[in-house]
Amino acid sequence: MDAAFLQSLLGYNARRASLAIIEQFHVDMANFDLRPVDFSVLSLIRHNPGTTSRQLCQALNILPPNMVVFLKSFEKRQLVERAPHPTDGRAMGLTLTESGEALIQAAEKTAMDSGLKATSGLTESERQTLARLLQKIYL
Amino acid sequence: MDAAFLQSLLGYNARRASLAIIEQFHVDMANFDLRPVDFSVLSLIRHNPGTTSRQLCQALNILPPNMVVFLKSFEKRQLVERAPHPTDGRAMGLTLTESGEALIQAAEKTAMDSGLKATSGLTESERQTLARLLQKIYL
DNA sequence: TCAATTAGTTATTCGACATAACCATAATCC
DNA sequence: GGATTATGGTTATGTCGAATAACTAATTGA
Repeated sequence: MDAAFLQSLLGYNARRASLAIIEQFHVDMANFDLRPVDFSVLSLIRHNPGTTSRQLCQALNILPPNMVVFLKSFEKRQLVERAPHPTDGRAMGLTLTESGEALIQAAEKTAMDSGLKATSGLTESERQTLARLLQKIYL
Repeated sequence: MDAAFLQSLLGYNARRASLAIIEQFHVDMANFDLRPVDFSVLSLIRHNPGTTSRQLCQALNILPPNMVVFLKSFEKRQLVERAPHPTDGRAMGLTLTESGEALIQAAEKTAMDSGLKATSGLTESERQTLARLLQKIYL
């Protein structure tokens, strides 16, 4: 099957590669019961304690109604806590619980290893080049 | 918002970049009424006339029941024709109609331009490096 | 002060993708 | 050569992620 033309398109290559990496992610993250989006949200809360739902939505390009579902699930799993925002009465400040902190700490380690595994054909220098070029596209 | 950790993960960068490129694709392809997957299927048929549904499924990682829907829609739009396969009585050989050929020819041109637009921050040399590194991941 | 904006939520819809089951033809293997 | 297994294609259905509409409560700002 001749796919030379499709392979000349950056969009096609980016999509196929990201699907391959995410597939590996699913396998390695099975023990944590975290989808990529769950992982991203929890990691952002970890590194930005007190952040709001709206800020997470903007950072991850997620629509507010969907974020509500994620956060509700995290609260039920006792990974995240919501406290009244100090200055904005409408908003809620988000922080990790102790078990949430423990979970995402281990998950971040696993995620890094998973990324290395999914890109085992690349050198470390190539990985850095790749990350830099990809960020030039979406940032 | 500190997203430094997420931005160190190749999977995150690949997904964000591919979404950005595909968003541009949607805008530029609006006139053709082709989603990325439609475009990929038609382009593969163009460059592999007589190919079968099953071969397309394998090349694009699409499940057969979903491919049926795509091909049925293409037939209704008179972009694709199905003929009995010369050697396998179960299979159908797929070819583009004249109008399908005209459509995908123009669409391929548009897709290339769209990819350039979405990666306008990159040099041509960087684009080639990026494509090469991405293919090392998923091929 | 009062209109416009924003944070968060609920209910619902749309669409991509996956599963199960089936028929017809091919290939395999005693 | 005939039974068995595997494969190409199809239908119907289900699941899950993402988007829309509409709403409340609180904030902003002219």
